[in-house]
Amino acid sequence: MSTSALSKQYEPTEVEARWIRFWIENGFFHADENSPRVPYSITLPPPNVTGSLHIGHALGSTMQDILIRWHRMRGDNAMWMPGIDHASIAVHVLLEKDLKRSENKTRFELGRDEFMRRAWKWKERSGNRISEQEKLMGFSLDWPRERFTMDERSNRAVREAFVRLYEEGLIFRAKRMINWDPASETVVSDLEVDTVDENGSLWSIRYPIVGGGPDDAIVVATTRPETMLGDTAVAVHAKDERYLALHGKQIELPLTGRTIPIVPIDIIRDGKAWPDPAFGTGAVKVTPAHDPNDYAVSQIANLPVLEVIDRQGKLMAPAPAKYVGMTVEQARKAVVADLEAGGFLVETKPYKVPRGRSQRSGAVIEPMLMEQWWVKAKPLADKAIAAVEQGKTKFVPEHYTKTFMHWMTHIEDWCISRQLWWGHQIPAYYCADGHVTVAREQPAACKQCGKPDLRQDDDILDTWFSSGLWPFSTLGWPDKTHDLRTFYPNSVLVTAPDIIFFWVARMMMMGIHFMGKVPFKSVYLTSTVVDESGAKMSKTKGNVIDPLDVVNGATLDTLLARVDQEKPPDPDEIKKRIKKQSPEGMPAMGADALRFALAALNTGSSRIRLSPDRIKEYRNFINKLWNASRFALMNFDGYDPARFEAQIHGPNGRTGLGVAERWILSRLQHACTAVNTALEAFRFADAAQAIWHFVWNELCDWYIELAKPHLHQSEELTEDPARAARRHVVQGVLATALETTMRLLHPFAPFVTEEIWQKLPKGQPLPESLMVTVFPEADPEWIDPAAEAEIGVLQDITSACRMLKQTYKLPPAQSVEVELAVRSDATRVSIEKFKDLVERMAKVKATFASGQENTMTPGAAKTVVNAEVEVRMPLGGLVDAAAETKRIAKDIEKNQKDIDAIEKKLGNADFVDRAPPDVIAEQRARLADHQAIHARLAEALATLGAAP
RNA sequence: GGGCGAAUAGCUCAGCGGAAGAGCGUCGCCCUUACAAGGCGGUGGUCGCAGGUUCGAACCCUGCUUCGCCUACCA
Repeated sequence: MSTSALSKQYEPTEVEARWIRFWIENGFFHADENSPRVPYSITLPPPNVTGSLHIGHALGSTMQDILIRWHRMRGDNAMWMPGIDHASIAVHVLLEKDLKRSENKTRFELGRDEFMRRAWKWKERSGNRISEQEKLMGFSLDWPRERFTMDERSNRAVREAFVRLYEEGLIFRAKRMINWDPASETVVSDLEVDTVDENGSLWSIRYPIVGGGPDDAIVVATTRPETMLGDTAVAVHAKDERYLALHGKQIELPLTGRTIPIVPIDIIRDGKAWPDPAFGTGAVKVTPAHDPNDYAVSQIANLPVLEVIDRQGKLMAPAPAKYVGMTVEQARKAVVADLEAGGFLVETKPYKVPRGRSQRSGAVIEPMLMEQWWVKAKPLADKAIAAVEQGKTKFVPEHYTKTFMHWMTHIEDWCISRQLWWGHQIPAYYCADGHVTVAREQPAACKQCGKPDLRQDDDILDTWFSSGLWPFSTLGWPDKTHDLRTFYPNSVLVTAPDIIFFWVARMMMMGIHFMGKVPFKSVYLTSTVVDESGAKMSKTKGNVIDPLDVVNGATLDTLLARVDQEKPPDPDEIKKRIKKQSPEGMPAMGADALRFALAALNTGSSRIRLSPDRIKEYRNFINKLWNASRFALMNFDGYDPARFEAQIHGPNGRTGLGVAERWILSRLQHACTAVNTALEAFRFADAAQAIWHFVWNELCDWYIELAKPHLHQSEELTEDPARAARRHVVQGVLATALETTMRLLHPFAPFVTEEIWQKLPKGQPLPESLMVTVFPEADPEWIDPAAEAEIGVLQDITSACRMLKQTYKLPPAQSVEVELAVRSDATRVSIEKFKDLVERMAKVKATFASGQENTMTPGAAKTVVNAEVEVRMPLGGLVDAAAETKRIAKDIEKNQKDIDAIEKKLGNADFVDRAPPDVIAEQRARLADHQAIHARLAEALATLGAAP
């Protein structure tokens, strides 16, 4: 391909599509389970089948791909398992809403078989979407291994796990207090309930005492008056003196005609006495069937349980007929009105009510008493706790260990049955007599009574049950497969902290239980991506950044149209912000730009503030890299990689290099070290920054500029064999530096690096893709402190010259004479070697002046570079003596401040006595250096007086 | 209510015991044949507040303030 075809700006769209196809077709993402190489495995947290790739996925998956690609290039047998989760309740909410809208039917009216048929159809349609999006991001997932949590193999694993846990007594059926979602008509786990404070009321109600006078009553306070229809007692604290006389008395429960007892209770809940005599009147109504706390009390005090709310969240008998069929809200109003009419209502005051809402459906959760399937959590949790304590699994950032441990030590039994259809049906079978047989396959007869015609339990399992098995069910469990032997445990799990309990904890418990080993050695918890003002991204707020928009671009119209689709509360405000933020829409910045941005911004703090402008910064970096490569490719004519490599690896390889070449190769080693050590510690931002700094501030800003004079073709050059040889060496170093950079950057920005790498001239035969080359490691042989020191001085002198030129507003293109006043001959010899480079970089003509005394004619601007070197720019009458004095005086002042601080330190006897010797020596050296600079500055200031 | 985390340049964040840093922004100058998605130079900070430990504190300890994120059945 002709290099002239390279465009001035990098165009990601075409390039990315080409390479993703190439990688997949060549099977580079696929790992061999029989490979003898060291395994490195990650299981992708399977995204919900309902979802599409959002920025949180992009973040987590990019970090995983960086790790996977890095390890693959390091020679490990890297396997990244893709998959999709069936997301039981999320699918229900979505499909049922759709059903309601299009056919005005509930799922019950549609029937289970038809509902499932539609769910599968829908899964087939949308299940591929997210995989396609993952491919666009360049994620090197092992596609032939892709799995679905409801596929046949996963089904088998789920049944196997259920049966084993049941046989071990770790799964059981029991009637307990559960969270009922009346909208989806299913139980949900504690974790699926969001408790929010909502505006409500606190009602005080008089319960008249049986056999008492008209004024004999006990007053209770409640936020849920409708539940009084199911009250079976009033509780008072046993030691509450106000009520001692009432212990054992009965009250007439208004509206119901029932009488219930006043019971003394004395228990401690959450470290506090219950009932709390200080709260309200100190008397509490007890509704065991519809309040978890009251249920617990009823068990202790042996109170009857009266269920008055049904599965639809409506009142039912034995509530009085008047209220039967009302929703909870309707009943609340009716009960309050009736209490008031009957003279039972004492007070109504506004109150913040903590109200549980279903995370998925948004419905108010009704605590109910029901028979459900449970996992006995404690024995499983104890083993997980022990494993973490023994360091078998480590959390990064480390403080999440506490979060995990806290939850695990307070864990409650896990309700796993759901009254939904989309999911794994529970492998429990009932005979006509109601005996349970739990089995892997449909049994022919009841285990207990031998009766045939068993009916399978209607319920399905919590989605997270199959997710808990995922790290090994994807590898073929319960079979003893090569996959399992090679890739279990996973090397690391990368996921969001909000599913530590939902998922991480359950995988830990299940993995240890069934596999005898933790499922992963590390857990890396990702940050939350928020918008530029720190707000969570949400569709209703209209502040989401869609990764696909970043990759492919989106017109302003598309972005605005999407706002209307979401029907947020304030669409105009959102549109205004979008117009302001992206007046031209979102440019196509490519997957590399997004990936590199996410890595660079991922400093490990709990939030990442992301905006299109931030991503642009990294798009610019990719473009910078592209152009540096473009420049190099325009100058590789006549370059012979084999010849260069033979030379560089020969006995005198290094002597043929100039100081700039030695310097850039040395800096490259540092960059390699920085990237590798950063990635070892999951410090993605440090790794990205190290590459950015090397590419932009060292390779582009200095090396390429220093190399230019040697690369530019000229007649003179072709005729001079020495200069031609030199050009060849410079070409070789530039090619080497770029080639290494591509390998170093590849895990972060796979597309642009592959595109450039394929075009670079390379020596020995290499693999057909960059992604299967070897990741760079620093070679200490090429670390060159002398070259680094020399180029450091070159940079300082260049900057000093540029600064003086700009201060005196000299046109950058105009060459200006400068004098370099140098202290020692040794320094002079060293600078002479690169004087011509300084002249070119700063556009100056440099001569040496004797440093010992000021031999230069007055009327020069001056600046002190270091203790050894001073730059003087003779400007005659142009020099502004006053400004010059001011500038130098400022330098002196700053320098003096440091001197004072160091002298104070060294003058402190305690410091000299107690500080370590190397620290003292360091301070003494600093002081000497500063004093030398001070002398030069003072000298410069003194000579200014001589200016005209 | 309990737990965890964070407060450093205008913004976003590194630094976590011995010289206050980066990127972006801002202000100048430059279309210098890789890149204006660029180059060069400058400006900018009592490191949230108050104590303590130490020869020495942005960094360790204590308290306070303000913001995040989890978590919780206070009638």
